[in-house]
Amino acid sequence: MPAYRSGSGDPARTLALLWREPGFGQSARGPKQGLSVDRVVDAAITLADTAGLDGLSMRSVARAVDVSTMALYTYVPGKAELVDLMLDAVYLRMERLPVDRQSWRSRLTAIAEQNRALFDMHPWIADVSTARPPLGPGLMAKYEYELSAFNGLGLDDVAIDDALTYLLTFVQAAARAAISTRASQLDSTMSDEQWWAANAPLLARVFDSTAYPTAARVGTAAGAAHGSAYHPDHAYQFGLARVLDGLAALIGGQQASAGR
Amino acid sequence: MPAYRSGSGDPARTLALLWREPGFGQSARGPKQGLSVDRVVDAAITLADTAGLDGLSMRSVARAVDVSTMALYTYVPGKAELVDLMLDAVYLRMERLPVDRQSWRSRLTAIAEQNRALFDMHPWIADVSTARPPLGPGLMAKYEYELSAFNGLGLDDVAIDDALTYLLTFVQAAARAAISTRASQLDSTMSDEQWWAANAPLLARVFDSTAYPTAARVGTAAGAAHGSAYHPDHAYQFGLARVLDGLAALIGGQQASAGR
DNA sequence: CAGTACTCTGTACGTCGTACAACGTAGACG
DNA sequence: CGTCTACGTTGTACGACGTACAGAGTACTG
Repeated sequence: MPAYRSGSGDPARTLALLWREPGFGQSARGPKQGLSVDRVVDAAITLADTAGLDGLSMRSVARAVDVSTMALYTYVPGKAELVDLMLDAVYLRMERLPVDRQSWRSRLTAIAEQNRALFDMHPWIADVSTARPPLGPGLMAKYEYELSAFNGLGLDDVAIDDALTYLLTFVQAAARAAISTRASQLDSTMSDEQWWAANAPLLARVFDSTAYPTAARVGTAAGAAHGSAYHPDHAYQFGLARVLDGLAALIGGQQASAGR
Repeated sequence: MPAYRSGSGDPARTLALLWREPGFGQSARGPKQGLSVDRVVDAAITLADTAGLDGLSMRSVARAVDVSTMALYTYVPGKAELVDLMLDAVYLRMERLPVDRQSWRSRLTAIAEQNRALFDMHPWIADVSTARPPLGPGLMAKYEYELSAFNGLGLDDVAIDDALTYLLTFVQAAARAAISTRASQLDSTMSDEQWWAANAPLLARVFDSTAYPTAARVGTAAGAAHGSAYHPDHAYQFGLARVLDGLAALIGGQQASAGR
């Protein structure tokens, strides 16, 4: 199915599931259900945390909760909706510390950090597109909380939404880069350093450094600075500083910090 | 295979392919090859442009170039390496207009626009992680060109690389959002507006707007501002302005533009 | 006590990437 | 000139995936 997109199922059914409305899995007639939506979703989250969304199969979820594969389809309409439920569930469980009293920079930094931690715990989230987000209690709580970090900055509501989207988009992009760096290491038995080391001599044979002088110079400098490999942590720190400086210009008043 | 990552094959073989080094598909003995790597790569790009990387199968490529599926494996070690070749090929074909003389803001805006156009023509690129990029002539030319936009800004080489990575990461993230928005529309027979319209009354039943006052207010305002739907163009414009303002703080001297 | 609405199961279909063995071809060598 | 051999190409096969469908069993409703 890949290209995981939330919000692809029937809205009514999906919303009812997200808010755990009764009325779909609890008729009087027939045998009682042996499981619950929550059990299924929890098992799926655990599996996805280690195997990713592609490694997560309906068969593996069924095995984890000890039913036949097709029994899952009485709890959840399909894999797409299951992913919606997983996403809203982890949103709901996010830590939401009070963010008042600090500077807006530290408030937004905290929001970014919390989201970064979420991607760290649940890397599969980075693969879910939320063009149509799961409109469940988790997303609502998360949205409400994160918006509150923008209080008192003199931004209008539309700008607040834009700014939050911008911040979260950055964190997701940084997380994706970090995750795929990690994934490359894991399934190639070659570290990034080894990979670059393996490529360097071969590349030297075909690569004419007079044809690409800037690339050769900058690439070498960047490679030396963080050990011949893309460094996700550094990219996140650099990027977050830029994001905050960019928002500072929007917010006004505050001075942008230079530095790296 | 999903979770497309470049640079996952044998470095020597992949590099030889990227630079089209002779020595792999041209021994004297036996029948001549009926195709070329380029023909295969071109066919694959054409298919991926309309069907995406998941819709691109070795079988469909083979059909397009009129050979059996397995014949492809004499040109290319597997799908992963094929994607590497596709990526480097489209990089190589990018337009590279001279960027001198203008302000750095318009130079970086041009880089961003060119990459945005690339994602628009080849949406599948947004699905490829480049933690280990295809070290071919296309990437080299692109990197060389894009670095040149940072000339004369007083940044050191490491900062230039960081800044470019930051800019490109933003464009990719914005492109992903735009692409998945488009994809949602395409395969659900429901426009974003219709989707939100379908959800709104149902959501009203379960959603307690006193529990999430800020979310209700801001969500309503944002929805009204761009028609109840996520608006990728607006997010890109807003984000790019922020990215440039953020880099302005790093570069110094120039004044950041406020405004939306 | 029959009827019925439900849960759960196993089988089956069409998709994918690619391993493998068989077949045919054309240059290299005696 | 004939034979050998390396290689291109082909078809078949395997195990994965999501899920449609038919059947079996269960427990409440009338």
